[in-house]
Amino acid sequence: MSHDDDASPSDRTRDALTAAHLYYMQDLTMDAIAHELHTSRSSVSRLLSHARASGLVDIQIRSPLDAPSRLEKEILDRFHVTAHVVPVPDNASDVDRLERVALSVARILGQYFDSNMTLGVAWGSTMNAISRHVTLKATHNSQIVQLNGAGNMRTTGLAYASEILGRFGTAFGAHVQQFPVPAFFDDPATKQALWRERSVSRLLEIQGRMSVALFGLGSPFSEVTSHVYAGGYLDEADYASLSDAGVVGDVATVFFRADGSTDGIALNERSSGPEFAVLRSTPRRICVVSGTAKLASLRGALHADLITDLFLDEGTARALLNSPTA
Amino acid sequence: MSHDDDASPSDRTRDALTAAHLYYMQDLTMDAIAHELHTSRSSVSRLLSHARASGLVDIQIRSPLDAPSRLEKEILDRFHVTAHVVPVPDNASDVDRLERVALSVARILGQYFDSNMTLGVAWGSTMNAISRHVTLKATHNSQIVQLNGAGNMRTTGLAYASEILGRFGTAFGAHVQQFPVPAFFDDPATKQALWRERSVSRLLEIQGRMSVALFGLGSPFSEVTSHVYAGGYLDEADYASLSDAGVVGDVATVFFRADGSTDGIALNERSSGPEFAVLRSTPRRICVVSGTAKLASLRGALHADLITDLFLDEGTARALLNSPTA
DNA sequence: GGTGCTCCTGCACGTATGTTCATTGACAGT
DNA sequence: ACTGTCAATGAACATACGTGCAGGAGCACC
Repeated sequence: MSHDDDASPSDRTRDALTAAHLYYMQDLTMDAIAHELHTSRSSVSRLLSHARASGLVDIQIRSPLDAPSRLEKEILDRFHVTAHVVPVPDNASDVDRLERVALSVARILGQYFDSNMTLGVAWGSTMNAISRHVTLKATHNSQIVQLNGAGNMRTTGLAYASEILGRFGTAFGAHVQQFPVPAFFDDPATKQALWRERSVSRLLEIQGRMSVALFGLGSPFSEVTSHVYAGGYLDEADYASLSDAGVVGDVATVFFRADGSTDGIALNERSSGPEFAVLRSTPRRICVVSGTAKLASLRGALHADLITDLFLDEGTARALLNSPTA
Repeated sequence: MSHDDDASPSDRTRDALTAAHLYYMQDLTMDAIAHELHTSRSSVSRLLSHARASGLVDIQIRSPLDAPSRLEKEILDRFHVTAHVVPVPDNASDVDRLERVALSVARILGQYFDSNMTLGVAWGSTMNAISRHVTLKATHNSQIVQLNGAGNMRTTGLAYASEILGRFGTAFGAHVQQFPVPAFFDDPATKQALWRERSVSRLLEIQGRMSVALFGLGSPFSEVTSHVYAGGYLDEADYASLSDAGVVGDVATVFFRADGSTDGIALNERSSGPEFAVLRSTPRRICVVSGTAKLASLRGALHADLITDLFLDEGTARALLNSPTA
């Protein structure tokens, strides 16, 4: 009747594709599909899972433009940033909150990243969570570039950062550019010397030309210690200097004040993260925030014009709007 | 805890949107969503149905480019047309076949049609089937234009054509341009006179500028009588003249031969359908075929270069390829 | 204040779906 | 040939889901 039974290269994918067609386009039941494909219902269920997981099936949610949530509209009006408010119940724990925001971002990321693009990614608990959920999307000639080093006094950080980068890389079939330097240098001179090395300057150039940047926020002085501060990257003196300088947060280990300024923050001279000028020249800059602990940091980042697309949970969005207009 | 309970304009849509987010982006179970939205699981199920039906949720299937089906690739190579082969079991009935192809087309059509576009549609059993399944997609400043008249000696055909057009119109929120003339005039002079009327010429101009044309195929001499021939549009003499001229099919009641030529086919002088030159100037021309009965017609339409995108069932695709290269 | 209408809700039921598990067949190493 | 490993399969079970139904809220019209 049919003409399969010959094992071609990606036979499974072919089957998954037709199963998806039958299921999502023709509304057949899995049972019926199993019959048409001469296999069992269970296998069809698995085929469809495979189809979804490998990005063959792409489910998008499109607000009918006339109905963005009040929060998103108000954030756009006041901060000139496209917001995506992730619905999370107010009683959710902070980990839940992070996890759910990350999941949403991971699902939507594919809409922003495509072939021939370069994606810059930071690292940290937020990025880690996102990386664990990115859905597959085949791209060509694209690359992932690490925004800032991850080494510290205890470890080179390579494993941690590379794990995150790697997940993005395999999800998009993209080439991964690692950045094997410490997050903070002890001596600014070392950084400058290294920055002149061709291997490093090549990478900095790639950063300068990236199409999309994806990052979370650090907030050194909030109760919830973010990864940077817990991991032994900074010592007491560093903290004191940040506090003295009036720092409220960081993006990719580059610090800023509440008004978005960075001038005279000594630690930035030793940071491996990209200068904000580099970020600002990136067409799309996606920031992911969950939890009100990072509010001050978020306000600063908004003032610094680091963000074009903002993902946050509902509670944080409300909190952001409960403040004198920026 | 939450802040709903106030009935805003499109409150249901808002809810459907968050439900969709929670379901499709965050993989929550409907039960969990019901809890978060303070409603019952059943209602969530209905909300999600609503979300899908109103196009809030958009499910696409994307072949990973390196794996289009053999059939699609071969059709592209031989006929230079983008094919979409709809999987249908070989033992399906002709109505099933039509219904399933139509359903697939209806689901995918939204990817071709957007705001500020004009969609030209023919009528007939294929178009009717498609129209009954088109999924909602909000567009602005777009219109649907009827390609050919539907009147005949028994009825004005207004109801039938208008029903089809109307379904497309409401699905896309587009303005509908009807074409209230007979499918075939008795006297070519009448047609020409009418064509000079401003109301009609305005419509012809719209046809001339359309972005997408959507049509099925007629095949006057196949066993399965298509709507045009069953409905009393043509008399014995007409049939004889078509047969004498070597006609194998029609698009929007304009006839062509196996080699795609139309010169000297008298009936076309009296037809209300668009000249093929008009069609050929349309950037995207989507043809929908189901069932091998229309094969000869399809081959002619391909020769006439009427098609840029072809939707057909698997069996017909195979049959199309079982023939000397074109 | 009925009366009929429509629309919405949640329950309960039957069906469709996801997942575990034991079995199988293919294959590589010895 | 034997055996261990692995991926893939379908049966059986547990869950999640869709839908008919009865009840109730809102509303227009007598």
